[in-house]
Amino acid sequence: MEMEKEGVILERQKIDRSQFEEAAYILKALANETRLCVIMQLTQAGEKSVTELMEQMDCEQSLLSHHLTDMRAKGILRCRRSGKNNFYSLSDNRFTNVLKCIMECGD
Amino acid sequence: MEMEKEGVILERQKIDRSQFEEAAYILKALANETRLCVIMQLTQAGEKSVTELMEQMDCEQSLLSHHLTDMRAKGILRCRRSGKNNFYSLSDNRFTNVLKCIMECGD
DNA sequence: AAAACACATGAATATATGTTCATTTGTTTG
DNA sequence: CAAACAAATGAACATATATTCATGTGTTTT
Repeated sequence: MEMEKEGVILERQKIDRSQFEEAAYILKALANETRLCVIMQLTQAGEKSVTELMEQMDCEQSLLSHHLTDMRAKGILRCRRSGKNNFYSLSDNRFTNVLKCIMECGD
Repeated sequence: MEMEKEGVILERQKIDRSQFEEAAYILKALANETRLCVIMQLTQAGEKSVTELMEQMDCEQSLLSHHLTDMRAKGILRCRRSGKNNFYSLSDNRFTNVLKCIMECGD
């Protein structure tokens, strides 16, 4: 919003919405049942293969895989190959901290 | 996944993904730059009219209004009418707790 | 009462996200 | 090396979310 006052244009100080981009990005990355379920499992187990994750979730292989790939790309998860299996684990960064907070805050 | 063992069908215990519905719902409700900006402003100011919110945001009136209406419907915000103005404030519930946690957890 | 103000609403559109299905890649095992 | 296993990928589709534009509603001001 601009205001003119005595010939001088005063630009009222505005909050830059982009300062919330990071926060929104993190929140979006977590805001999904399947992804939360994965995170929960990995929090408990430390590391799990895709098959192991699937066994506890009732989620199609392909769908789970897409989510895992995305989460890995976003730095939420790490992946380690061992034989036929890919073992996923949480990469200890902002994402897991945030989630822990959310769980604790509860209610 | 089902396994048969000695004629008895063992249903491996699965995590009910729907237990994460609530958490995902809350996260989604917060996961947006505009909404985070509103929440931030209301956290600081306590209460603001739509115009006041807009003055600090560079956001179209209609868009902001849609978000405010949604957030109100989801119980994130309260609204109080006074004359020509609608004053919004945070309704002190799960949403604000979660957000506070996220902000504190930071990094 | 007309005009101005503050905001909400609805329809249309744009964009992002989630989901499925079929197929492919890499690895191990017989 | 063929078959089986574990998982990834890509295209197509479905659904949800965000955004814009035009208009409507209630309130105040003149």
